[in-house]
Amino acid sequence: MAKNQSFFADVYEVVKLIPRGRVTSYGAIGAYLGAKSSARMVGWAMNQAHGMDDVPAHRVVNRSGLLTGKHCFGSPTRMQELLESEGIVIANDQVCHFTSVFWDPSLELL
DNA sequence: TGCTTGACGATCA
DNA sequence: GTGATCGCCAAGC
Repeated sequence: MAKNQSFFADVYEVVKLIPRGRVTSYGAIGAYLGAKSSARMVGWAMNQAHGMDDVPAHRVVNRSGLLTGKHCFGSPTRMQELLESEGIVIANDQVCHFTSVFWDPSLELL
């Protein structure tokens, strides 16, 4: 750690800043970091982050609001239940009213 | 050392 | 409006 964990640390920080009941997208995080990384890299960061309890990776979904990373939580329904536990409605493995619960770091954090 | 894969996104056809 | 392809960078094999 120390040194430069790449934007990974930034991704973790942004994800940790996501308020309860809100979700964001990989591209939004990447854009907030300055588009230095592609959405795929954010996914990679999450891949390392899913092992961190401090990083609510379940609040991060793809651009379509689809729970693409649910399969990385051990159970395909783990992510959905976590989101529902926060008040987020999930329909068909997808975030309902995605635009309503969407949390843009570059817009909220600024 | 080099190729493929990977929790995505955007653009082109 | 839908489908397919390219691009991003890093890690695994």
